[in-house]
Amino acid sequence: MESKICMNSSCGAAITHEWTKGWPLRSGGYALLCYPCGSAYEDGVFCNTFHLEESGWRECRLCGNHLHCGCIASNYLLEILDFGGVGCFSCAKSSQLHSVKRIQTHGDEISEGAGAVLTNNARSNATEGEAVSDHVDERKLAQLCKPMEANECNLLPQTQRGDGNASLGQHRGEEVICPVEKVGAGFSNAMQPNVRPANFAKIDNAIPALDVRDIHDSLPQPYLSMSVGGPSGNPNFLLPFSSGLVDGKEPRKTWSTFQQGQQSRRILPKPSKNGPTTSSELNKGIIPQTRITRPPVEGRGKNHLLPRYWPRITDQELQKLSGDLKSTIVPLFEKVLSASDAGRIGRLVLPKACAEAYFPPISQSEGLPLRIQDVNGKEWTFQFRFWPNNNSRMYVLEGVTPCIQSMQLRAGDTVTFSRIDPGGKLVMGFRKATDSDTQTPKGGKGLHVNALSEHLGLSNGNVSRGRDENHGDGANGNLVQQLAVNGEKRTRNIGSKSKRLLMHSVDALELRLTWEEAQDLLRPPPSVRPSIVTIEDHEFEEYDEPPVFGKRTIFGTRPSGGQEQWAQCDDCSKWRRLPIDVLLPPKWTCSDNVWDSSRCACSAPEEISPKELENILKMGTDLKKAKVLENPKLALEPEPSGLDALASAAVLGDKMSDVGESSVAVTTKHPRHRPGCTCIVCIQPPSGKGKHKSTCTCNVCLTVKRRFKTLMLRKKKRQSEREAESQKDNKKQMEETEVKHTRNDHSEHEASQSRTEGEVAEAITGEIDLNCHPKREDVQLEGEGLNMMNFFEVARVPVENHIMQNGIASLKSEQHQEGSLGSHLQSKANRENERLLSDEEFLASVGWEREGHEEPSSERNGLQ
DNA sequence: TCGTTGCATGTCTTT
DNA sequence: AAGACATGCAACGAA
Repeated sequence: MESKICMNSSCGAAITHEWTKGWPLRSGGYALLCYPCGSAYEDGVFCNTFHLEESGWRECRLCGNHLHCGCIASNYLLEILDFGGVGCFSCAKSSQLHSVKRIQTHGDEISEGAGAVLTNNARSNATEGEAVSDHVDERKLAQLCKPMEANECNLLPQTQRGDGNASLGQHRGEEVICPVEKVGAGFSNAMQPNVRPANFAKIDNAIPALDVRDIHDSLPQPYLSMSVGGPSGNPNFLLPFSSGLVDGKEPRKTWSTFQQGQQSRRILPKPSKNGPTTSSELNKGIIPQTRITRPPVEGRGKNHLLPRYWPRITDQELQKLSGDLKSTIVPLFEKVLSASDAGRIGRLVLPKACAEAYFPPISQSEGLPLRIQDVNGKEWTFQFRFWPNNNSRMYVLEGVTPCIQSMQLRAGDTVTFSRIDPGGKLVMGFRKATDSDTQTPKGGKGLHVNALSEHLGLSNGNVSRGRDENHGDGANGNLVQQLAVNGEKRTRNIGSKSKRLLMHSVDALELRLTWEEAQDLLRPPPSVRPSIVTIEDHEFEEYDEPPVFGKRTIFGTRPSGGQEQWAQCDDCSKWRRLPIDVLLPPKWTCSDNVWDSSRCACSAPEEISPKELENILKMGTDLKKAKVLENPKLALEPEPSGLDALASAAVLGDKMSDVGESSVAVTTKHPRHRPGCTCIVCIQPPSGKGKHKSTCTCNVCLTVKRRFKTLMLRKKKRQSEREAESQKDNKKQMEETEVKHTRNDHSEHEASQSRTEGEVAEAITGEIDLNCHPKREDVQLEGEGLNMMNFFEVARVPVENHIMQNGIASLKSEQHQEGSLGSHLQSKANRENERLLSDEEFLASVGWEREGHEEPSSERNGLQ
């Protein structure tokens, strides 16, 4: 950027690294936004007013109308759309609300809804000497700003309005202070019908049961519009936008606005590289019809709603709800019913932000009655109220039991709140928790059996949801739903504690794949020569440095059959064919292609056509997908660690080769590898090769020997137990159970200090397995947050536990039909095929406390 | 005794 | 650390 100073005259901020990435440009790259004032720069050009031309966005993606810089001067307002491009403000707004109503005309909408915002633009234009609407001047703008702020007080959470001690009348009186007259003066009169500043008081006091229509009408829409891009944190900021102009004295305020905007945008899908999508595309279902609707930013909630409350609803459902196409359904929010919500107590806890944003303001604890219509058209009256909670409020809908019951909802189901415009009638939909929720394909994309759809007799739609949300909400929903479906007793702890520990099944699969991919990329550290050691006739390379990640390659199949490997040059990005078994360093270029002298330079053309290459790439992706889809259970089941594989190989002989990739080399893929870590696991050589003398007493050798022995004993024991098991009848099993209880009791006593699954074997063998549970890992686990490495690490724990599971499951089956760890795990594995357990959940499920690494009581019992 | 109400508290999430 | 939320529980009133 050539300019060193923001060209916004009211800003003048120096251009620093603080400048943030703005909207995507069609030409590639992003506009830059001045942090303090939000002015936009594209390619170094101040573009608050003509960025459209510069960026190439020339039409409203929603209505298709041509946009140009003059749009601003001619009362057009522009808004950056989540999916890329820009739209008329009105269209964007409607789209944002996921209106089923198609905007027919431009000017009308603008004149009604956006006049207030226009002034910003007008001011901005004035700054730049562009055409400005005649009827707006800066003084009026200044006038506007004050009401905006004043009104924003109205929009603030009620608790921030200091209504605690104020009488209702007083409070209402305060609310009326926002002078619509001021706003309206000099601006489009069309704004006024949307503004009913004093209505709340009247409604509150005079109408026993507040009609939601009134509620909605009471919402000061123009102000809300103004708050778009403002402190409310709406990710959809307006363009051109120069809040330094709006609030020139507090440029930092704007700064935070853009911060919020940017932050919010991060979780949104990137705009298509294919350019803008036309409105028709949007509405014809080319994109999934069901979507996560970012709710409208309105009301008094300053905090943008959490994604978990974003309504998921299909256009079809919206249409169904609206009844006629003239209506506009505005999905507001949704909530997964908790046990309390669905219980007999009849109180539905409302998310505070949602309550304050979409429901009428209440100043007194008793609140007010709220009429909400269900999808059958039946109207319910709930008491919308709040409880003081700490220094905050807790909003509830009381009297929801009949409604909940009529909908046959239970914990885990979801209720959705929408609004029908015009009229502002609140509509309550619902979505039953179904198994399909747990089968949502990874990445949050895929079919979602929407119970509201079911209810409405509609076809399923696709639900697209950010992965972040999936982890949280989906998992939570899944758990609750599972419990609900299974009719299991739902405990508070499980429900709440597991909320953030559960991982959506498919996400877990994806994570596993990612992990596997990462493992595949592990390479010995460069420029570090290993020392070769041999342990039990196995060669090991020992490195002083942790492994590094190598270059990613793809594998394909030749038309003639046979595997091939492809890698992309880091310099020219051309793909080169490689031998199937080579491992590449992190950086690899054509010049490193020692296998094909004709293509060892970037100047050499690619061996195959782009189409063929595409097929290969696709093949690689499909292969990966198929790996999961065809055998998700495989993904659930842990691979044996390298040492396990060693032990297995020792026990099973060559049969272990059937296991697949399990080999000595797998040793290098231990999930606990951490850069810089020198634990026993991490210092194992990446290649698995190396020789130690049989008399070597180094830590590695001792550990490997010990673990090797442990595993062999475990394997043997397992085998013998299986044989024995097959010969026993139930009665004999019971008798034997008691015997083993005694025996294991003794073993357990010897291994009383043991903590991990490795010690399960120890409990059996009396051996100590350092490799299973290096002490330092305890520290690591406790000291670290959930960073990725940690996550990888902990995610692997249940995998290793599976070894234990296999080892003790047979024991369990002999001893306890239910309630034992083995059966518990097995049933988990069977029942929750689609779900991977996080280590926390796993540990919790077996009564294992992480901090102390207490031996799970169930396990202990099972071994007795 | 049971149900309701209002608040308190613990846990979880977000900042 | 603060805030939000789920739920426990005591107080109260009605049956």
